[in-house]
Amino acid sequence: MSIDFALNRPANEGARIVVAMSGGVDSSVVAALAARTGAEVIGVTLQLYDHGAAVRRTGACCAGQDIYDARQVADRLGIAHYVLDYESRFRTGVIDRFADEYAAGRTPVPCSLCNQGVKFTDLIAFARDLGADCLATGHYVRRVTGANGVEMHKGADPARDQSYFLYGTSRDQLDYLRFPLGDLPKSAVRQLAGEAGLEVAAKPDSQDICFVPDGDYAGLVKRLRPETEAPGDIVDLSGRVLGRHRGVVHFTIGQRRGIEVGGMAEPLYVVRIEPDRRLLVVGPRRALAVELVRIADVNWIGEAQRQVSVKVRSLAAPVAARIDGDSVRFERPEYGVAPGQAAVLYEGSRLLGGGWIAETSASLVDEALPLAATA
RNA sequence: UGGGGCGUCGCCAAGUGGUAAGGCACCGGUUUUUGGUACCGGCAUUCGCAGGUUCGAAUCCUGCCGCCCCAG
Repeated sequence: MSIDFALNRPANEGARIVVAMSGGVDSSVVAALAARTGAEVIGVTLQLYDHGAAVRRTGACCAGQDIYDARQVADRLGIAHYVLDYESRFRTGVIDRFADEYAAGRTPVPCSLCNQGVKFTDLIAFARDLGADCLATGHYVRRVTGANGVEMHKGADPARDQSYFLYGTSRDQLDYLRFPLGDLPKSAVRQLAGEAGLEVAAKPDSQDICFVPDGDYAGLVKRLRPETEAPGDIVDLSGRVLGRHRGVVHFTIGQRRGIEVGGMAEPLYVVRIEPDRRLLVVGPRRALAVELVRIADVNWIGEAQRQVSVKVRSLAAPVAARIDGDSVRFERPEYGVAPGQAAVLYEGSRLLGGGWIAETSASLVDEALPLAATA
């Protein structure tokens, strides 16, 4: 199988491809595919965090064992391989901001921060310094050349699409990037890995937050921002105290489990978090309905549009919406929209851009809702 | 210590002689390169305690314990 890397010069005439290698199956296959083109291939692995605790962990990336795995793959393919120490910039650009967001009662998307910053800003700069023609990654998205230039589209495998995490990509970055796996299903990628004899062919997929050792993200946030584990009151929409919580770090808007308030006729969900007062405001599901959100740091990959479809979380179904400046109005109410998450804009399969959700307005679908429902 | 009521899983609660609904909470699983959601599964050999009646009781009777209300 061969993949077109859309190089600007023949591969065998000095073309150079830098591949971002995490040590996982996907980016290893990208490296193998790049090597087949005949171009000079340089693998780069970012060391992003603590290589002590994460060494033996499966499903992580960019530390310890994964760096070793990436090197093994590079050696097998006969390509150059660099490991860059990006720990400090990953810490300030991703981990610290992750903790800060929780401390502010918001729910961050660290993968987006990482892609926008460390991967697509810093790593692209490094690749350009190396004189590479492009930077190839293992993301499941498609880069398509349309009438008005390059476009980013959802990955062909709907279960694998990662476009949600790439909404902040700039046009310039997209020009330089290549996503060789975007047209493939995961099963095909694993098969390619096997055919290429890569040791990582059967390695488990990464999941959860890569820099959180055992899924205990709350533990990490608590170390960085101790105030997030201060207990506080759980109140309903009218302010009545229903119980106590173990710290705002454990909650996100739309969350149901873990509130530990029983005896109600219907389930309670986190409707609002007020970190200053250590308050957790809970209510019935209908209190989560949101029809208008304000987004910040909006990025348009192509031209701005008014009528779009929006995803407010990675796995959400897209919802039709109208864009007006920095406001997004859903055609139908969305439930569990958390500030800090990304609102990602699409036109069909094409990623248009997006922004992070700065604030939300409760829908008025239920007139019985107490006034306290609005922030 | 006159009258009335109540005591069923952590919480709410159905069940008034035929062998313990349901909801919430909790736990587990599924899904998932963010947090969640959703879905699936689990969750009282036992009905405040002790006796009694009955083929059979959480349901009837007696006593005790606890709580609540109204009177004093």
